[in-house]
Amino acid sequence: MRPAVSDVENPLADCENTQALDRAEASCRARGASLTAIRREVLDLLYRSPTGVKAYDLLARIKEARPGASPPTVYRALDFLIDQGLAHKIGRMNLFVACRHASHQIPSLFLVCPKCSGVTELQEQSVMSALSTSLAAAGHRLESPEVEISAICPKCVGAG
Amino acid sequence: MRPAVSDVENPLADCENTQALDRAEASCRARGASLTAIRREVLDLLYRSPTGVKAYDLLARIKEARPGASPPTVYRALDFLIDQGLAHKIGRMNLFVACRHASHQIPSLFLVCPKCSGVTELQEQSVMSALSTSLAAAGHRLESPEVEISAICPKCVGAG
DNA sequence: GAATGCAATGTTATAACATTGCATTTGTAC
DNA sequence: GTACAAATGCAATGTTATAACATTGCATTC
Ligand SMILES: [Zn+2]
Ligand SMILES: [Zn+2]
Ligand SMILES: [Zn+2]
Ligand SMILES: [Zn+2]
Repeated sequence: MRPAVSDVENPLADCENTQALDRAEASCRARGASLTAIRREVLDLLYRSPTGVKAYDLLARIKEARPGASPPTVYRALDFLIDQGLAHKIGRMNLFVACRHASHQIPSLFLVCPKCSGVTELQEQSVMSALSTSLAAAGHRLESPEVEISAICPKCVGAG
Repeated sequence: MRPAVSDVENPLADCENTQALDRAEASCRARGASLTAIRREVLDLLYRSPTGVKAYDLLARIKEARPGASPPTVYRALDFLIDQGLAHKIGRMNLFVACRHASHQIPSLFLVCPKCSGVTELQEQSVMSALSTSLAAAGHRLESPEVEISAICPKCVGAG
């Protein structure tokens, strides 16, 4: 079972988050986009949920501060953050995660743990080059920087 | 855009499908499970949709023969087929595909084309060994035989 | 300073996807 | 044929995501 949202939260991370949010705001501005208040709040919630969070859980959290918030409020913010490379969607889990990487020169591997649903984003040159080679041989072209993989996470491997 | 269901259908494939269905039935029996009429019909529809099909499209097709069919009818059949290794779900697309492989000694790569939504199932020893190595180094263990990858398919690469 | 353009947001409704719970039927073992 | 488990029928509900349209706020133009 996934931990409840409140367990995931980490108030001590506020300072780091503020810095990360400021960096994100700057990078949006550099691209001519703006990290508005709503988008910043959603990104903040993503930062506080290291293993991913569901859209409607986000909505519930956003509603605490903005009672008028509705599904489009959070889906629009998520779409924006994904466009900007600040977040990712894990399709098989309907889960959204903040991106911890400065760029996606190398496409990322997303390891989704089937036991605890935790998500880890990994960049591995060796895997990606093997992948590019094989896909090219099959006539495909790797485009989106998103590869989802089911893999038991270290915590759950230990828990056997 | 995905082709309409009717375009995907191929009546000439009936004979091959019957053989494949019979093989599937035998393999279920060998495992002590039974490929009932409903399950067989769903698997048949999957065989006729090489690039995957949505659950509610399946439902609509099944209803032609069984007007009483409801969502659980098809989801239960799909769950069974997935358990038996006869089908896979592509999480990011909510798409179901028949498996064309006799076994999953090697985990499969599912290439999902972001342009046409087509799905190709591939088994590549070189990629999987690079992947296992990297994941093991990170403390993860590859378990589920399912890796989803966004990759432009040959047809769409050509269409540029 | 009114009119226009535009990005973001608000609001309502609905589409699309999936599961639960319980009653009934079917197949199989004894 | 009785008993039991597996499968199915069926209604309701839960979950995830988008469509469609209105409004706000701010910058530019006239
Ligand atoms: Zn990332
Ligand atoms: Zn885990
Ligand atoms: Zn397969
Ligand atoms: Zn394609």
